[in-house]
Amino acid sequence: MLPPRFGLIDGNNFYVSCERVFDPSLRGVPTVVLGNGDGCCISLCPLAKGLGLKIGTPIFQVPDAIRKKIQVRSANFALYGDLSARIVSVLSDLFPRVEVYSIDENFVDVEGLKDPFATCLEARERILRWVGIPCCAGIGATRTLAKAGNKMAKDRSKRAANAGALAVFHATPQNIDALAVEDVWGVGRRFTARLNAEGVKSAADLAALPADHVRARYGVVLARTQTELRGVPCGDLELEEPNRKQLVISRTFGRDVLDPMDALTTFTTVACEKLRSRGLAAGALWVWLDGNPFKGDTFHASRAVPFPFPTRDTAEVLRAVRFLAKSIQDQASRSGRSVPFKRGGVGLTDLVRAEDRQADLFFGPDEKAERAMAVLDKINAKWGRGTVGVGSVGWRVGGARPGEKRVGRRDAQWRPTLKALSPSYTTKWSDLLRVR
DNA sequence: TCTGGGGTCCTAGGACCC
DNA sequence: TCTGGGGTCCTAGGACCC
Repeated sequence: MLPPRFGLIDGNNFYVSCERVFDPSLRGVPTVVLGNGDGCCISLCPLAKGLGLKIGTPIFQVPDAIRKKIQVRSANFALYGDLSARIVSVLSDLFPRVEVYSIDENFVDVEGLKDPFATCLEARERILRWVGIPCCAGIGATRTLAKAGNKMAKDRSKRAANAGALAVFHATPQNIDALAVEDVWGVGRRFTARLNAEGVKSAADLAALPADHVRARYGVVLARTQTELRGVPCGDLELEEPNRKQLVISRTFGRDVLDPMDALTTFTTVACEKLRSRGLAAGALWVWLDGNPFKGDTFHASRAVPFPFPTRDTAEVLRAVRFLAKSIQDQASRSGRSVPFKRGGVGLTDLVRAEDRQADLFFGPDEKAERAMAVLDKINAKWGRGTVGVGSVGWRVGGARPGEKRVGRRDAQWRPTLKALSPSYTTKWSDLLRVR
């Protein structure tokens, strides 16, 4: 049997589990977490899934009878991010190398551990005790097998009473026939349909297909997945955070919006803050606006423009955004459009590390703007996002908390209100729990 | 008359991930 | 009334160059 080299440890129903850490009244009750503007379910506990709810279900489509049985929370990413970091710190004590794969998943290096299985069980115990999040783990000779093992552990422990002991699974090329092919990492909806059509139902079926057939019919990406299912690694842990190539902020508006400029300038402000906090500068920009496809309005228009020199100056990007947005609105009205927009976004692309920018005779960084942005970031870091801004853009990009004062020049009708946002228990002094 | 072939860059679209 | 958001990689085809 192939010795395991990789482990994958992830939090069960992560967002819901995070909400339950600080709100015990949710335990044992069907709970869902909603995405932007309290629109769709983005995390559900098994009890909620048992009521027929799925990830992506719009909450307004849920019948009242079921609505009454469930508890609902607005997504609170500050809380989830903080608990996620605590999990990483627990794992770093137990494993020589940890790859932070997503907010709720971490790959670990188990090669050379005396008993990888036992170490994963120990990790699960510690995370449950110290952070409060229940986890499952898979181990395997490749990252794809570790992922498969994780999924199988989850399925298995769901059905069992002694969930703890079953929460770790060692996947090998020989024991993955119980895993449906659509649950393999790298097999999405489209590939599932095509694979099923040729009789491939399980992970083991996929591993057994002729390799050149997979390569020719499905491409190199799935061919690598297949190789990994057979126990041959095609990649190692990625410990370095890769440099992002683009940074996108987009939202479905809380309601239909005729003038999207306020939304777009807010997205721009947030995007530029993120850009600077990561030490990056943008070589180009794109802006887009969509109609409401749920009302049969398929309007979509986008515009892009390069910067003469990679920038991280909010004011410069704002000027470009306004110009592009205006151009899209002109196009919309020229085509006789009087319908509102429902979605929009701002993307910063061709990102480079700010210190790698090469000034030449004609173009270089605007030193004055760079200093101004540095001061602005410092003030906002100390007093909170939106304390100072360029022009009168001062919105948080997320939704408003109930009763929160709205400031700003325009009516920010695009911004949805969050009705069920939990406190930021671990990242805001004012939201700390009190023990009497 | 003879209508090549390989390289690069860009873009759009498709597939996937959480 | 209310319909998630932020990413990556690969491929095919066109333009252009020598």
